[in-house]
Amino acid sequence: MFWSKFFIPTVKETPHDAVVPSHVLMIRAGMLRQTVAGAYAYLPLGYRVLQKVTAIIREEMNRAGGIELNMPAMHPIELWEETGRVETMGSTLIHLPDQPWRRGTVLGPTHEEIVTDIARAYINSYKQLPINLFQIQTKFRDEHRPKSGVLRTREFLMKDAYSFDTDKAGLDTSYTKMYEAYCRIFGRCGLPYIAVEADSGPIGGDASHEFMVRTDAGEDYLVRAEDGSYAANVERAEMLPIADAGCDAQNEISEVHTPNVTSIEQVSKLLGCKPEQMIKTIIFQHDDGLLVALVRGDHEVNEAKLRRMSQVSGLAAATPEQIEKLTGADVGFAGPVKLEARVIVDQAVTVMHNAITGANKSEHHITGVNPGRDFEIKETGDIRYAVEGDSAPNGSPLIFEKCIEIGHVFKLGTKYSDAMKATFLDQNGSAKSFVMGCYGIGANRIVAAAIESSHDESGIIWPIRIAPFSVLICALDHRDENVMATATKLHDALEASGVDVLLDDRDARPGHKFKDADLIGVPVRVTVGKRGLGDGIVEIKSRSSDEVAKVAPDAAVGHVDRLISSLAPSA
RNA sequence: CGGGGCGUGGCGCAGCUUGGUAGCGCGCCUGCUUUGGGAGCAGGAAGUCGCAGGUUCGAAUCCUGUCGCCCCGACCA
Repeated sequence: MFWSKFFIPTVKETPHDAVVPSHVLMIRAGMLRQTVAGAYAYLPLGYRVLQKVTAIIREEMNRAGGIELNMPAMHPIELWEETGRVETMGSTLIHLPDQPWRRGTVLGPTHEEIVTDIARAYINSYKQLPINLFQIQTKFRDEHRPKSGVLRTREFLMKDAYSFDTDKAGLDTSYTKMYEAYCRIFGRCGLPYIAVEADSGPIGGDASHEFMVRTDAGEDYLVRAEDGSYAANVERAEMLPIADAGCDAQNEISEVHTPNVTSIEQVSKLLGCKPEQMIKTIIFQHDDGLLVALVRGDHEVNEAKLRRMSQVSGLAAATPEQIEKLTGADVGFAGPVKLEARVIVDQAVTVMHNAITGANKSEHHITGVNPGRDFEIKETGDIRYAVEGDSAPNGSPLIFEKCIEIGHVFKLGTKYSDAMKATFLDQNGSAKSFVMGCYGIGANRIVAAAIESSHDESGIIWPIRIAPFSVLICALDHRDENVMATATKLHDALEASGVDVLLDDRDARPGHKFKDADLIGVPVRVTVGKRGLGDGIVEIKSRSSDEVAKVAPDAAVGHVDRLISSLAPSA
């Protein structure tokens, strides 16, 4: 490809509304243009990268036994009503206004319903199982706040795969296959990914892993042990129970007047204590009543953990009215002492002594509260988020890192097949629900994550397997016949050998070409100039290193091939 | 949805306080010179100042409303 015949609108200035590096660089490199909030046009250079990514995904999915199909973005709402997800997806689901030709159409944010509908129509026998159907298709989700360029959008390209098995053992096999395929995909894309245990959330199922890439632009936190023994999403992370430090003497309970202070910070300031000396009393409602959770003042309740432990459904924050009715006090003065309710006590609270908590009386707190003495500990466990200072289950300190989720694998079980009555006949002729798994990869996020984890102040440094071009030839002297002939010959030879090569043949000064070369981040750069040719050489360097190899033009193709091989991960 | 910020040629911005000819840099077009890290000079094209009302002799500027975009938070299979 010749630069002058291609379309790469690079810009020198940083766009005013781009903040994170991947967003800034994609715009500056002429890869991307925002059309509306949460939706982007991929310009030719950006689209080449996206295509490289989807090609790798497709190859590995095929290798893992996946079968590709394509499902529509427009879904009849009836299918979503069957699984009850019109409610659970809430405002994320984009509803089209009623049309003359149809009422109730939604844009697909994911395709469990559609693929399950296909399966129940055509897969009737255990003999047709297992099967794994996948697609690479545009998804629509009404994110309330799209942000960080391509990292969080309302329209995005996703690879989604769905496995159908006869039983759990089969699902385990399908899941493992996908997990391994994901490792190969992200490895080939050159991403420093980490696979962590994830919370499967309301979608259900008993196992789930997320694939994360560390970046400050990310929205998730991953937690890992310093010694590398453990990694998990902060939603899920388990930690070493906190040891009982003991105390010299248990104080008596005493009531203190605390007018107009309801938050942990205010109370600790007023009473001159630290948040970790307080017990936070959080009240929830669920389908069958109320639930009280106790955590240390400096900790936060993890609702997912609480949900698992309490086994309730429909967990949500209680209303002020419910709280006032239960405690007999204004919101902000709840405490566990003499509270008539189901109380779940976080492990860290069980080892507290002489704590401070709400008095269940407006404008009052009590001090000298000792768990076990002043209130009964009936149910206890881990119901909080890990924080700095916690240790992994084996005692190694936990490290917190911001990251972005690029892939997620779920064991769904029969959640969708049950809801949609998607069954097959087993060997005994009885109808059984499909045992399903689902597996997603955000293609756009791979592109952004690659940039986030590989760039410098001059621009992008592409991993070679997803680079828009593998080689960029900078022909410095546009009007010099020898330079252009040498550069073109090299270009043609590389192209003939299957290398993606771009020749910068523009009528521009060398500095301009070098700046653009660094910006668009092509991994291998070949410089052909009058000066070098005068010495009988062209220069070859990789984007990631300052080392320049000077080789004879005839030897350039071989040298470039070797450099490309050395840059490619072996996966 | 709460809080904050911003809408002025393709891009980045100034002008607004104190109403009076719409400006700068980049990019673009033409010509000449230049050519190893975003060239110089000269000439030129391109803007309903987000939109709608209002105040005024007169509005980019003041007032009201509205739309859009970004950031923080809440939310996020």
